[in-house]
Amino acid sequence: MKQQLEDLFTQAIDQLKADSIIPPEHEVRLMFERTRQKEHGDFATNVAMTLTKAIGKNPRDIAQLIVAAIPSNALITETNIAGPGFINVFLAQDARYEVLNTIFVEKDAYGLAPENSKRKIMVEFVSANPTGPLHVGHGRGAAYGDALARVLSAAGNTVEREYYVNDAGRQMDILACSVWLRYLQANELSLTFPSNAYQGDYIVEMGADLKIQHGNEYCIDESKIDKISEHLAASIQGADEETTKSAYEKSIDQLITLAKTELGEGGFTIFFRRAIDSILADIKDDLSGFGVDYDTWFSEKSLFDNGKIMAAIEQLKQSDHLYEKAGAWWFRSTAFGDEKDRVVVRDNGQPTYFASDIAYHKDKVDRGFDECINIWGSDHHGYIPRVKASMQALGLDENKLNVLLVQFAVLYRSGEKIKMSTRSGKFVTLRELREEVGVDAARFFYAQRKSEQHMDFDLDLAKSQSNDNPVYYVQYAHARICSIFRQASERSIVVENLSAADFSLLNGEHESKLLSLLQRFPELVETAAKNYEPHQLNYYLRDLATAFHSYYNSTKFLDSDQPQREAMLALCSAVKQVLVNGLTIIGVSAPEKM
RNA sequence: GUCCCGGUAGCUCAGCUGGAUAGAGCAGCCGCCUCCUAAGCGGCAGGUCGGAGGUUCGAAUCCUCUCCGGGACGCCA
Repeated sequence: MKQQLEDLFTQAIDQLKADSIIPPEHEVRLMFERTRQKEHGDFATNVAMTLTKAIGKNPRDIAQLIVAAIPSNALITETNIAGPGFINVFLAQDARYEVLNTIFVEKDAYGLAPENSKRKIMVEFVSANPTGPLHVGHGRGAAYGDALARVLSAAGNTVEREYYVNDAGRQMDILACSVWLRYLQANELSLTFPSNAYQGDYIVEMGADLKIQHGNEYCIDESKIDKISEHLAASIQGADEETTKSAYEKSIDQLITLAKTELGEGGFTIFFRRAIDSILADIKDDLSGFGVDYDTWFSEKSLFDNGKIMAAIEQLKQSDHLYEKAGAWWFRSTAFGDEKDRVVVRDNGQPTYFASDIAYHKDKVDRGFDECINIWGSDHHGYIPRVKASMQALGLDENKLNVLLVQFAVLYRSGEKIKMSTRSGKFVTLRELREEVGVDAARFFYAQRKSEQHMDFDLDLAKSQSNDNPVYYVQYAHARICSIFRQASERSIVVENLSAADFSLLNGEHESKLLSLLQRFPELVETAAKNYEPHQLNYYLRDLATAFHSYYNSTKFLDSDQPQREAMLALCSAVKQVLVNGLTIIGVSAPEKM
């Protein structure tokens, strides 16, 4: 619809260029918007006003010229020039009903661009460290990432979802070590569980499980652990905060070293695998229950095992992007505009997390995506320059990487902010939220805000199943339409051939409003995808539901005469279809009854 | 100190990339079920778009400065 209008106006402008009224080389930006008031017609354009400088006439005169140059057509019934120089366009009635035919033909595909007709895009999201269950903070990334993937796919792109599993590095060692210590406690060794190890109950359970499986096979002389604790106690005696913190970190590193030497590679792996396997299985199950399914679970460890990290480091060394300082290898990221250079290999020979990231992003680009979208917590924004710098250094197109930041939701319970920490094990889990609030409400709630917007998540409100939650409002519109059709069949009213109804009977105010909203849907999907803003769907769906509820309250569908009734039911059916299509994109169900 | 995000109705937030009289939901007030779902509808009230400059036919939207709030700046991941 908009496209057809644009074509007509483009022809008019080309004509004016041919007549040298508009300088032929001048690039004209043609934009239509839907009018807010019906006195302004269906569409309006400001194109005449943008041309004042190029032509040197006043905008109303230019508008005259453009209107006069529009080729004859069946679409536009009237134009007028209003205000400072808007051109208001009134469309033919028939053109307004066309959308119903389109919906009846395209059904589930209405509003969607042809599948796989555009670019190949990867969306990497959540990617939480597998050190514990997902919490509600991850929920936002999950809901946003998945909705974004769906909307990009709806807009015709080929989309793959990927979860980057950080199954390598120090955090994983700490995790494995935590499980081991809990296992020792299960074997009734008395030891102080470090405050900076993972505290969660799930770690205690794993320790207990492993005791059942392996008895005391992996127990050691507890004095060795005591020695570490004593050393720690001594070094924090009267120390300042900084020193204390670092002493704790050193202490846990000593525990890791102890565990690795005492248990050997094989023994340590038992604790490591037990921890990561069960946590990862839990995360997968959790996300799947949230309606989020991944194409790829990408292991960081695999980048070590297949040598890709070393290869990337080697390439950077060869090209002189790395230098050695104080025993560590540094990446010269300042050469690409980063604030400072970054360590890639620590003085102990261990590659940093950043080293994995360099190899990971190279791998992504090598897999042939046109665009790689990373959804990161906003606390990671400082990493963007260095990752992009590394891509440049490796000769990759850094514009293929698009990092979108998600602000963490701030949780409130009884009006109080909730503090959360993964290591301390104090958090509201995503699973808990799902079970208490329901997937639909949670996803709708999360997807309601722009990603980078700060968000207050009121748990009481979300959990209370109250009517305040807008998801019910939209779903209710769908359920109501289903109910109308159920009633129709109970009354033996035929609803078979609605697409053949006389749509010209749909000329009431509510009906015009609905038709115009339905027509807007494809454009909305397109702009939501273009701007990475799935939340636009939420607002659209609310508008559509509002328009329908008003219509519903003002109309008796089934008691009307047949031609009128069929036209109205056709409209209801179309609204229902678009509600379903829109809800699907944000990952929310459309119940037939509520 | 540097960087990111935000400031729009009492509260939570939209605002279609610069357009015509700034919009929803909740909270408040007044109405609507003998009738297809009242998880609904209609109405009233509520605003110096944080502030000051600038860009132009036109600014909540773009630029600069400034105030307030949140967050990030490790040989952590």
